[in-house]
Amino acid sequence: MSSTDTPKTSFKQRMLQVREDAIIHAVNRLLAEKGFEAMTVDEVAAQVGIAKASLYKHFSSKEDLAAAAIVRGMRRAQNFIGGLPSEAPPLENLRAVVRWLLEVKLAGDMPILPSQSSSLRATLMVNSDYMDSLMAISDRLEKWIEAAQTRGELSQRLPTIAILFTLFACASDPVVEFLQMGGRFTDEQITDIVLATYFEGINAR
Amino acid sequence: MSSTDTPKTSFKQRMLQVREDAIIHAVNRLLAEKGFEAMTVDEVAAQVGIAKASLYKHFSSKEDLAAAAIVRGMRRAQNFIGGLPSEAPPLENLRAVVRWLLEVKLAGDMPILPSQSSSLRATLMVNSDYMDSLMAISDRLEKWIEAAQTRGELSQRLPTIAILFTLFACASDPVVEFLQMGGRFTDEQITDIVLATYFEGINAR
DNA sequence: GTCTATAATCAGATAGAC
DNA sequence: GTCTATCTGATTATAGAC
Repeated sequence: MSSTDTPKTSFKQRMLQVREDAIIHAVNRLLAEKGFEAMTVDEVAAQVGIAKASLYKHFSSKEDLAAAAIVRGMRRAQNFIGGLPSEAPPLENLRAVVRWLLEVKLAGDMPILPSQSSSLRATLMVNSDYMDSLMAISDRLEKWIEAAQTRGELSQRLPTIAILFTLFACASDPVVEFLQMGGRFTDEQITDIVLATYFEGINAR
Repeated sequence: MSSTDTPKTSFKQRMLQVREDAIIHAVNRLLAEKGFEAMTVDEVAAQVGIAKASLYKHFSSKEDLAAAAIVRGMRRAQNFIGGLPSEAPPLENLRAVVRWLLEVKLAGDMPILPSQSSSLRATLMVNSDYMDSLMAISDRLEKWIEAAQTRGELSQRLPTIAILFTLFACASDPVVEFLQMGGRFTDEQITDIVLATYFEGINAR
């Protein structure tokens, strides 16, 4: 009995998971492309190829929909950061994180963060998955920043928190889109340029 | 006749101008606070203290409303830049521009630029007042950037256009809001921190 | 769980009296 | 030009059959 039942429900759950993955993927692309306000639930449904009402069986609101995509993004960031060698120089790891963020962004996979007052912001603030990921990432990066400052590799005149925010801000840096729009630079060049402005600044050295 | 008529129409026009200034001021604050999509025409009307229908006698659409505020901002920037001493070192003038932008932003007077696909973007692109200001500002800044690069004060490894975009991007830099939100820094400290990250970078020197 | 059809709401824009 | 009242369309969300 259970030998036949268990695979059956497992299969169903797998299909459900696949469907939800497809939804989140579509949401992620739309968030990256036009942001939360401009994205409509109709678009999401159309892109996934299901009816809008079906979406609401999986997620109870537009905010939940977006939150799911953003939480997935945070988890990925957490995984990437967790996979970095803790014995490596902290500055190197920090550069790797920014490089990774820029690559995700250049690939059009970076969901827009709610920089201003938005219903999404409120939803995220009470989402413990989101907040946990955010805290975990912040802690890890902050330790590396402090270590790099102690070693004299990062500026000791800048507050640690300001450097942390600067790294986070790269997720929504409009310079990337600007440079991409012109079409005069490859993705690798854009990555190098933005990395250089963050770490070395625009002044000559 | 004309001696009594002229002041009369002039007075009316002045009142009209004052009213439109009040509208644009309200729009500017709302754009700075919540951005174009989140701002509603009802809010603007309420804040100015007139009926929504009256707004539409002055501006024919929400986009026009926002464009007027943004164009005023561009004009102000143009005036500020035009008032800088052309004999001063170019790097000094560029720093003054960024400092001014940050001060406007910290005062809550920086209307959010349409970084992503938006109906406002399209409106601005065909608004010759906006485009003219943008071109004038870009030209001026670009010349200073090139001059500073030639003098070896700004990095010669970075494309001029990338530096220009970086300066523009400070208008929508979320780090400013983040640092402001925490309440641990004064406006002057925030200005200094952000200026330092832009020009000197986060690396130690 | 998925669909079609529809409710409910909200925001941009307008009509028409004054 | 300003107002009140209204229209129109878009968008989030749900009802109910299958």
